[in-house]
Amino acid sequence: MTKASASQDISPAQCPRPFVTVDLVIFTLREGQLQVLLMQRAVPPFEGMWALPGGYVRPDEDESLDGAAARILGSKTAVATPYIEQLQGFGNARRDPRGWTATFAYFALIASEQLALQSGANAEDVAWHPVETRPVLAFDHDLILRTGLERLRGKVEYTILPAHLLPAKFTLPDLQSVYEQILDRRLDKSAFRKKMADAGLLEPVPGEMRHASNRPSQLYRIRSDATPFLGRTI
Amino acid sequence: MTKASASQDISPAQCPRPFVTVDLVIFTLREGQLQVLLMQRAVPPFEGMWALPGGYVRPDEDESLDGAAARILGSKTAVATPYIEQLQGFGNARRDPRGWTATFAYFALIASEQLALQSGANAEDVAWHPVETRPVLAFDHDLILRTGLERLRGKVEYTILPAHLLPAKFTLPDLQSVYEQILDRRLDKSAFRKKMADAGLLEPVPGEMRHASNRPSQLYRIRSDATPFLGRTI
DNA sequence: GCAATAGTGTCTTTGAGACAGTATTGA
DNA sequence: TCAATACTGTCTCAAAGACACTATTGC
Repeated sequence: MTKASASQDISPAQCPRPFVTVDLVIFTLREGQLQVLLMQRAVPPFEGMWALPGGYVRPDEDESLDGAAARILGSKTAVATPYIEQLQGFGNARRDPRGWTATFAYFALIASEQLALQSGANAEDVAWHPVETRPVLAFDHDLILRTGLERLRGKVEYTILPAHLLPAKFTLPDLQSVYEQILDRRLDKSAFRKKMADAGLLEPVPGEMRHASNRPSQLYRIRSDATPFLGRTI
Repeated sequence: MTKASASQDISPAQCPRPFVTVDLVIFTLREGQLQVLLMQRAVPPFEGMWALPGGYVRPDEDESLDGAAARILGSKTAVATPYIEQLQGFGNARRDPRGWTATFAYFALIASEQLALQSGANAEDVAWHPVETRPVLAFDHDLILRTGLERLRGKVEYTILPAHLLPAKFTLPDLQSVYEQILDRRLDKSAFRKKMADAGLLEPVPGEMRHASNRPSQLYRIRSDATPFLGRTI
């Protein structure tokens, strides 16, 4: 029985390696619109164009891919606890003119109250752009952004992902409005509330209400033990 | 306005790069069981242990990540047109004792009739193992396999993924049986057939029936223009 | 005819949406 | 009292499951 030379065991040192990056699609809700965080590139290639925030994976510094994503998120925004998940990998010989690159794209949602961008030398090059009126993006970042949008819209139907676009405490009418913005259609109030109640992923904050010049509304928060899934997957 | 030194533009050449691999979780259905393709490692680390098929991404040879996955799939099996999709990335400093590695895991389904493994010097080191009785795996491959299983089970409910575990032509009772094996529960025949009919992703093969010592059953195939999704996502 | 499996029809249950109703606040 | 918004109850409709029924073959 010959066990020699499985192809995965060519000596790694001989093998040219692709560049490995992490890119982030960070969504928020501002001014009633879904917006995405973009950076203006300072150097070639694509100098002056807008791109998703990202950076090289640094083996000497990053403990894991998730760690690299958290480092990059923290360097652009001052957000402590966003919702973040891996989106998809993109890698080929053409996406970066400097050579073969592979990127792990991540998908993050942050609340508009947490919007403070990281102060620093380059803060002015970081900006929120409405998704609908976004500029042309560098590299294949428009593809990555569209993939993130699909993930967001696809998951809205059966998760409470949109709750992460709101402050920690929010009302059900707030939340319904977020769903309506992302799905771009009106939802029935009664059905929406029944669905949320059945899912059991939210809990009322005892005694806390939001007051306006009308009937006050109950504040809710995401249950700490909640998985983000609705419906039969519970 | 200072646009210098965006962190993603540290000169790539200065940056140590992780190893980049592609690993495959390849499922099939044999002997009424869900099975996964494994290879026995010929060299350290984890010499002699079983692992998922995989290999380094080769910038000089692979056009893209998908291309690398297809190359590796083709080198282990003689399968022409499997179902394959990207599963998830895994990367950290600890998963391979040789250093920081990142892998793009892929998920493939092939029909048992296409099972011919690639003949070659190492063919005897490639083998199908029932998922339930699999050996302990090298690296973090058990985590990757479990992630693949979750993807399979999670997608069964609303896709025709299981059809890719069958030959090109199959009967509805065949297909229902696959669903039942993966979900590990009985399904109602009437409801199952209605759901498949409504989805419109299958088409009968005109005039072709499977004969046995009972009423013959209609053969179906996946519609060539079909996306694999059922239900409201259509 | 009989066993065996393919395929269909019908009833019931469940959940979502439509929509109208009631409740509670500030002004 | 009124405007405004929060919240609830009820009706309808459609999809899904339970289950019994019919259909077609080999023997």
